[in-house]
Amino acid sequence: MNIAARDSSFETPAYLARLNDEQRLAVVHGDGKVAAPLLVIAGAGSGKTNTLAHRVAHLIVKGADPRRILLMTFSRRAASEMAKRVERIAGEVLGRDATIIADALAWAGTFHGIGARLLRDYAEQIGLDPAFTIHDREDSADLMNLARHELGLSKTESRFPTKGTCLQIYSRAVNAQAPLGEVLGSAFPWCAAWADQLKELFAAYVEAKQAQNVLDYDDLLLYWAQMAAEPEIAAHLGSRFDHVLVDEYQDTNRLQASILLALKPDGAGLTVVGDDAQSIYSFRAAEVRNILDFPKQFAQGAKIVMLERNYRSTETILAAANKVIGEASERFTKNLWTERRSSHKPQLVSVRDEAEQANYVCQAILAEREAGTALKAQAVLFRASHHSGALEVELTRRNIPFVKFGGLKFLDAAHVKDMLAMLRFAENPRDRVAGFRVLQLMPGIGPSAASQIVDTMATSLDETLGLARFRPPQRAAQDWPVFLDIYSGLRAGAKWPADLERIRLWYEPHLERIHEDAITRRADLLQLEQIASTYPSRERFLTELTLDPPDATSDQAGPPHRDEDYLILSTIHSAKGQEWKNVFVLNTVDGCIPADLGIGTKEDIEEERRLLYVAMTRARDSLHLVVPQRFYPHNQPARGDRNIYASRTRFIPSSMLSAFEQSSWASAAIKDDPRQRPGVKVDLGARMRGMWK
DNA sequence: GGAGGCCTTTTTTTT
DNA sequence: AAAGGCCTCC
Repeated sequence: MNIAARDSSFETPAYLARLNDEQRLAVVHGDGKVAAPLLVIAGAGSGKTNTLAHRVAHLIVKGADPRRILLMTFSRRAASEMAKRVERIAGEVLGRDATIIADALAWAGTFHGIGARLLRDYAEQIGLDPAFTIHDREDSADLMNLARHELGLSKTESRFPTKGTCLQIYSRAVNAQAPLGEVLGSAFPWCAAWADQLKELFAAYVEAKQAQNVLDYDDLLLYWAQMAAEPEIAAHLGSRFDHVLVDEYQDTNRLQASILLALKPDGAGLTVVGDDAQSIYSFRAAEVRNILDFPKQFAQGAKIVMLERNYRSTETILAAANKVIGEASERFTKNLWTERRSSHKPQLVSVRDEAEQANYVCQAILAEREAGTALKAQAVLFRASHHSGALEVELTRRNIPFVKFGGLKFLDAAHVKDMLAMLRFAENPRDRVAGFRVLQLMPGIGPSAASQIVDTMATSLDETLGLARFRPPQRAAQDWPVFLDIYSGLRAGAKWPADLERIRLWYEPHLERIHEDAITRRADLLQLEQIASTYPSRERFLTELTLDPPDATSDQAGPPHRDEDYLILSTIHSAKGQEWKNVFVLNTVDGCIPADLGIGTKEDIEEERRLLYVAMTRARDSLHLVVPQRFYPHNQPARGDRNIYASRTRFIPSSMLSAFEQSSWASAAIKDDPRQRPGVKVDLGARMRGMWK
């Protein structure tokens, strides 16, 4: 070995030697010191998470204090994954201290989660009661509805926007930091006539939140940003953290960008990582300009590193994905490249309808499993949660275990919400939305009695006494004392996790009365208790469950199933940042991708295109895009023949077909049985001609 | 006046 | 599957 080689091996520790040049550049930028702002543009599969983890580990190895590192990721899952990797990498260098390091990396989480912690911390300085509870989206909509009702907006002559739309408008105005008029004009033109009433409504909504000591998701960011606008607090906040790193920066909004800027006005110690080609959250006011304009924010500019080598997919998959994103009207990252050769192009598979699509996927997945690919290494992706309905039925029928990410969650089920509302009502008696929901569980108590009760409570010094003063109507005479008893018990002091069981015992009779399928729903409640027992306190449980809900319908299934093999079903949005050996994309047709509702503006369509790109780039070895020839436009059981003929997604025009292998597939039943022929006539000639239009 | 049952319509994606 | 509107019963 010559001297030069020895020198370089001395200078480059093993954990850095594993990286490619660009990745290493990103990792060692500043060499562990607080340095100029860093922007990493990281294409799909370019080792982004790994690079970020290495950077954090490198900071720590070079002596940075992990307790003074703020690491913000898109989901809690991403945060804990990152912490694990940092521990492993730093452990190689530092040895036994590694576990301590991971624990000390205490400020890793989502923007919202970190926001909640900081707000409780600074509550006194900003005149906030630290016992605030957090409303999830549905709670917020319910509160919006109460305000809407009180202002008489629910019975206007022409129809006023629904509570959900009102909340969306409000949320967008807050997150995009834009005036109401602008938001209405650009995103909700059909509501523009209601500008004055909406303003009035939002004022009432804000007052209601404050009176009840609740914050919604947006408040966690908004209060944080507002408090950081106060120079003294900003200085204190900023000095708590030497390094601030943000993942998935393309999906942050203007409010989040303003928080970052307030924390680190000159950008020193700031690192952001993202990929504009994967920006898919503009419906949440994500602002792709955040990442594009990042360097311009700072007088000193920013160091920019581009990661363009893809380690995930084969060249054929990448070629197809590059073609799809290549049609984008505006793009800043270059095409990805790889050295992974393959002779198989991605498959474009035509099937008759959604039922056949489900058959095809089941069959293909089982064949792959026979060939040695575990179910867990395969994923089925789709645009909207309900697109997997037919497949879920078929998987269940064939006893293929699966786990679904995204869409309706465990916590959204009415019975789970009832239980949690009771818990929250006990934690925060001023939380009207919770109280309003819980009280109406009792027969004889409807909206009017319930709001009367929460009103009485709000004006009483001692809420429980105020509650006791209420004289229940005849029909509720039996249930009322029982409720009073358990509620005052819960108020007297948290007994965790026993509280939840007490609530369940109280709730069960109501559950049986309200729901026909009480037995299956009761199982969910037991699961909820199971989950609850893993949290240290009632307050922590409520906060963290709202901010980081179990995101798969399987998280509730708990440890017994953890070792089993199961297939992954996921919305494309929830698949962000993940990868699988085999990927199937359902409903690659116009109307699904792009969604019917997603083609209002040019920007909407571009985002749908990126969505398909994200889906395709999740695949390592094999990618199947399934194209049902007809599908039912809505999520309902078909009424008569209300299916429509679908055509391949517009994002894969004929000119791109050479990047794919095309085939059509039919199940044996259809091939063999002439009576099973579809009873429709298709003008194939017209379709052929249409292909070239 | 208010509770509750029955009808119809409506649904993207999520912290 | 759940939310909103309308109607009936207490």
